Amino acid sequence: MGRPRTFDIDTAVDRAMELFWRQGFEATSTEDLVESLGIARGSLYKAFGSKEQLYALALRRYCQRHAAGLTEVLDRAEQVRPAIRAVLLELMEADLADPERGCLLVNAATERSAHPDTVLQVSRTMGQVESALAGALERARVRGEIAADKQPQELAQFLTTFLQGLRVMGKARADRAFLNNAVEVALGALD
Amino acid sequence: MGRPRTFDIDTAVDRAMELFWRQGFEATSTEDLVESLGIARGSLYKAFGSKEQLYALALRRYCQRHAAGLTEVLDRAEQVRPAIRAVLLELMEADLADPERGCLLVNAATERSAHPDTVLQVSRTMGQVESALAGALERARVRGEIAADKQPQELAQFLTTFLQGLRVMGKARADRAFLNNAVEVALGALD
DNA sequence: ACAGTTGTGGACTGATCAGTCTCCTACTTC
DNA sequence: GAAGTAGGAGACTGATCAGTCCACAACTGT
Repeated sequence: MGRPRTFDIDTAVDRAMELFWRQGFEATSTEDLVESLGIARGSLYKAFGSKEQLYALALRRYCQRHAAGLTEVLDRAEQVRPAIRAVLLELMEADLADPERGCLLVNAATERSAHPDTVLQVSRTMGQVESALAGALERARVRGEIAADKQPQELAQFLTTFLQGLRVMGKARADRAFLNNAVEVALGALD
Repeated sequence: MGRPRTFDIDTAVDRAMELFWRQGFEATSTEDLVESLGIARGSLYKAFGSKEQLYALALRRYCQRHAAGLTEVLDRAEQVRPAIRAVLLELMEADLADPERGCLLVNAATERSAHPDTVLQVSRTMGQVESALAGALERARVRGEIAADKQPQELAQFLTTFLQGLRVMGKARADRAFLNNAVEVALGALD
């Protein structure tokens, strides 16, 4: 069986995710990873193979949490509209609190658009975000919470797009009033 | 007076802009720049000082063109609403045609959010975009093209945010139908 | 034509890059 | 407790990084 691993893989991936999130792929060196993960280079390469593969793992985990979190909030919600507002405002607050981080999904989409694996992961996750929103909006439509002539999928595609813009403006240091106005106008699309 | 420069500074900045646009700051090496600009390292450093300064120049130029282009289109327009649609669709087409490039402004906002100079340049340009839109919308409101109870600034902040999202979704390889739906829903905010 | 000045090209620098190798340690199984 | 196995630590690799240096070229003013 051999010597057991003295570090936790999940914890290590979380720390790597934090670094890539904050600094991007290119600006994060393997030295940064070794320091922050608290393990030696040899162990890092034995466990994860390469910087690219560790990035892929970290991104996949972020995407899963991101999509799962959104789906859960929308599924739980009794009313869809306040739930969507809550989601947008929560992410807005995250950006205001820590603008250097932003959204790893957006960072990945922009920094690594020449890397097919990353692009695929990003676009799949965007699809999940869209689906979660479309599902919630469809339920809202059936319940009469939004007008019957609205197309849930079109609204979902709009909201998915708007959400990414919100994250970009958060990184660009737009202030709370600006972002709040943007969110309120966007929510007007549901009327 | 000394030996005259044998390359054109403006052309060199344009080529650097293209490289940074496509690859980002970190992934572009000085070797790439030397090759693409067709000048020697010594000349590059004598003319531009450092990779950072050349990036700053390239970004500033992009921002100026971006803001000026938008302002001009909106100022020329007889009707504001079709002009805004045209702007959004034009940028959408640019992303569909060349998704690896996207928008340098968005790329800069996400990749370099830890660099104050870049952040300042980006946020100033976002402000210009907002102003251009707000000005056009105010004129539209006065002319009765949009409802009198709409707030031009709020709409402008929304559209500015949405626009950045459109560029991100373009990079994430969303298809034309998706982006088109998003744009049409967004334009609904003007109703 | 000569002095002064500034751009050019490319060799060169030390630092850092991602990734490998090897010796050592710590565990399981029998 | 011995044999077998797998992780840990960190020195090491060649490549590449951003940036410097300097001998030389090409121009201006006198």
